[in-house]
Amino acid sequence: MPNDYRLDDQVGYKLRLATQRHLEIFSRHLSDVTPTQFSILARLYEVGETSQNQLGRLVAMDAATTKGVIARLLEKDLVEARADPNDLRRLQISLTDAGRSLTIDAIEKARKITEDTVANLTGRDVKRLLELLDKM
Amino acid sequence: MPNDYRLDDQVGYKLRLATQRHLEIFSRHLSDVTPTQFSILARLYEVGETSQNQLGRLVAMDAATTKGVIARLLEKDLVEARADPNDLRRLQISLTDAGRSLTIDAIEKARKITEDTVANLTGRDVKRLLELLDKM
DNA sequence: AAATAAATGTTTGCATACTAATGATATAGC
DNA sequence: GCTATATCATTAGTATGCAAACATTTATTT
Repeated sequence: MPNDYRLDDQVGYKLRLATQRHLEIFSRHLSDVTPTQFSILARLYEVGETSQNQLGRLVAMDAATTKGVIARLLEKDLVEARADPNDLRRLQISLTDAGRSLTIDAIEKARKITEDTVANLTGRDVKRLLELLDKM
Repeated sequence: MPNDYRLDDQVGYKLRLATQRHLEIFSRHLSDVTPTQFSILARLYEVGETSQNQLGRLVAMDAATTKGVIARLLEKDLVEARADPNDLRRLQISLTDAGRSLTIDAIEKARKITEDTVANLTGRDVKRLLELLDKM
């Protein structure tokens, strides 16, 4: 009989709770884009124009997922897409001017988001948490 | 210029990666239900019949989200619902026989899932990680 | 005690993200 | 040059999450 199993003590469960909390904080500070969309924007800001697939890889997203996220960013006119003349399969993605300025602004807000998310932890704790998540 | 912002070092980003990894492991071991569905089942196993809303609260889910998860479990005949005669708003949820035996089985698999998820961490690390996630 | 107000439980509709399967173009090996 | 394989992107289907709406119960007021 599995009466010694504690759902509340499982990594997966706690991960969900932590993520939930983070999402809530995120949307409070930054309601224009989701965390997923933000990571695409931030990476794009970092690396400049890239193909859709490549971009997805740079933020650890499935090609299909990336497609959807990009589609939403296109609709908001934050990024633009053009066919790569050298490789007709590729779709080159880049920030629009609006996208760039929103991203710069969002990055500042993102600092605050991270800060709030780990508000209950000491600096040492945060470092450890990041290490452990990494190691995992 | 925000060129000192490192997406890869943000808690939110790392949380997403960790969750991703966990989901992958979960579905490999347990393809019948999702982690969300499992947590409902596990909790239901623990507490017996409860109202839909209450159940959601017990696993930290929105009422609307809970409704959706329960709907899928109903379709799979893992849980059953009946109206509470004392309070017509309430929907009492309980495990079916099939649900109960699947849950017992799933809990055993869940142990393995947790084990695999934290395979790269020492026992001490795991304890610390759980504490940090909690504290957060 | 009836009427109104507030709280609680559930449902609906919509947005986001993820997966598996498919189609299109490019590259490598023969 | 031709076939096989790999890469890039898309489509269709499912799951989760939130905001708003609706129904029933409980509390408050008259």
